[in-house]
Amino acid sequence: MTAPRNDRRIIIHFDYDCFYASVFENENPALKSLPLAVQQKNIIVTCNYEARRRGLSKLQLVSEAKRILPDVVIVLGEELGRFRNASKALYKFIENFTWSGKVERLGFDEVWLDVTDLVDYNQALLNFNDLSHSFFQLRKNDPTEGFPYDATSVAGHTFPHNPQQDSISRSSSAIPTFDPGSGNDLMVRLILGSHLAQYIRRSLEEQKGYTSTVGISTNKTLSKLVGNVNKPKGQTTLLPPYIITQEGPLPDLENPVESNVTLFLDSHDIGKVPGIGFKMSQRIRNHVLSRPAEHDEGLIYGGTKESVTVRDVRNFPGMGPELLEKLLGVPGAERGLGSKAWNLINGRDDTEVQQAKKVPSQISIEDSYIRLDNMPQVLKELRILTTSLVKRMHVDLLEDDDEPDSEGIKRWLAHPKTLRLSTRPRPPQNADGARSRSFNRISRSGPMPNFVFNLKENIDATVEKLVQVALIPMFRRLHPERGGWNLSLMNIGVTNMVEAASEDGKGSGRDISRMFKKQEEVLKEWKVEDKDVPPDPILKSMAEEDKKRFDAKRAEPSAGNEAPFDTLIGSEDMMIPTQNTVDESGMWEDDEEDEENRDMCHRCGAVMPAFAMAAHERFHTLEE
DNA sequence: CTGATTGAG
DNA sequence: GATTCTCAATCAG
Repeated sequence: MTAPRNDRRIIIHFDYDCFYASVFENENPALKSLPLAVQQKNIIVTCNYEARRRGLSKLQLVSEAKRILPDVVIVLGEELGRFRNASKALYKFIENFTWSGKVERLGFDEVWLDVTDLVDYNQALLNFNDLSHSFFQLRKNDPTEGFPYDATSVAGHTFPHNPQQDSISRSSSAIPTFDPGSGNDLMVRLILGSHLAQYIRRSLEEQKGYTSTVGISTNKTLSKLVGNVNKPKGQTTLLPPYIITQEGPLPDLENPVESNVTLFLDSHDIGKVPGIGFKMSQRIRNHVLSRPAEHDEGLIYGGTKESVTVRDVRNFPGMGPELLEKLLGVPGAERGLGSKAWNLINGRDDTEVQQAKKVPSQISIEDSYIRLDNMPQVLKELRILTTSLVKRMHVDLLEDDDEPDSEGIKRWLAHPKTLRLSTRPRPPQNADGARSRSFNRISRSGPMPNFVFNLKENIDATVEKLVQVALIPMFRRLHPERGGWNLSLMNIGVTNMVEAASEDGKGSGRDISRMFKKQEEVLKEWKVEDKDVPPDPILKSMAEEDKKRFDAKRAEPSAGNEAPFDTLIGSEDMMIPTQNTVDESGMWEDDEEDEENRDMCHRCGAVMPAFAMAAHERFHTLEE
């Protein structure tokens, strides 16, 4: 029915302490001794521990934070580039320690590392006659690189808590807590994992300037959760036994040995288990409490929060994968959620630590707004967002070409095939008291025009074209009404990455059968310096004359100060003849006599003259 | 494939 | 359940 435990891996989970604040502290060490908070829009997204000690917390209103702690140093953290760069550097640093390449990032500030192979190797190296003077080898076949350690005791904290050990954990003497020769394999492996974790953690602090909180266990869920026991700057190992064992031939009902996994998980609120989020925990809570769980009122005013713990759920009559499946299996939900949740509740998690990926599967940029309700503003914001997005694509999807004699040449690691525009309309407030529902995002997507991959073109020109030929039409599909909308958010993203063949021939996503599909074939070895641009759905859809204008512009020799695209074709109210255009008054321009000659593609929504549709259709046919 | 939902930090 | 600005997985159609 339910799979048995598998505790053969050793997984380390890293969580950098108050990451955003640490990035600023590393940029400017003088900040380290001050209470520091990082602001995005109107909220404090995180703050350092000095600020927390003095009463601040995450996700507080800026006004509230200033009231509580007028001295607080507040820095703006809306620009995420610095965090992304720091996160990548730390991730690369940690990646150096793996042999398997299993290093997975979660957000900017968490990393899982599967060190099973290093632990296996070093376990075999143990000399049982002198365990307290062991040496941890970081590289196979190199006995010199590594560190000495005491294999008779766990490094750092443990769960369950061991007061004796913890009280002197800051001193250098280690307390022998376990004899690895006695046959408890899991214990030995966790000890090795804890020492490796400590070594990496210290390296991270000494060489990179970042402190971290670490958990060591046998899967992702447990390692992540157990790390939280000692933070910041701590590490915690979840000790065996992980399964309930009974001594002797008969179960000793008087003295059952409890699994530390259950002991550890049971006190957690059900919603604290990674993978069981707000919706799932609400549904489980409702069932266990036999009534809708109180939320806002109970939480804020009464302080009578009804907490439903993992233990409450696990011990609830009839609880198991089947009941959970019924509770969680609403239409549209992931199937098999019941077993998944049941496994998580029991600390079973067989999901692998993902291999390091060369390219993200999507990149998106967004901003939120107090009021965004007219086209000129939308246009302005679209340009800003698109500029960031194109720059992000250059940073994240471009790599230096390693071919000889190709100095400074960049090549695309992957081409996103899809461009997406999402908005979040402000909830329509009904005067008649009915609750305004659906705070959700809506989106439209379409083919990514290939001109964005042309690096010879000015970024501003690329951005302007993208806005005009792709984003404005998408915006129109999202909001066909001329007005009346008010957006609280806009997001632009690229998805559907097609990875280019890697140069060393052993690239990650290399799959011959998939690579020879038409689209991939065309994109495969395409490099920036190539003259030919892959077939472009947008440009192809344009009338011939317009295409010539674009081509003429592209072929123009750059004479020092090249005028940007929009100044050549017309600035603010420029016309892209194949698209309906927008003027600064924010009205859709409807050219009456032109209207009947236009057509919209039923597949991608592109608007074009009727005579261009045939060629456009052919493009789509080729795509399939 | 698209568009929505859920979960994560 | 929402605030910020993301990213991944997964579903129905």
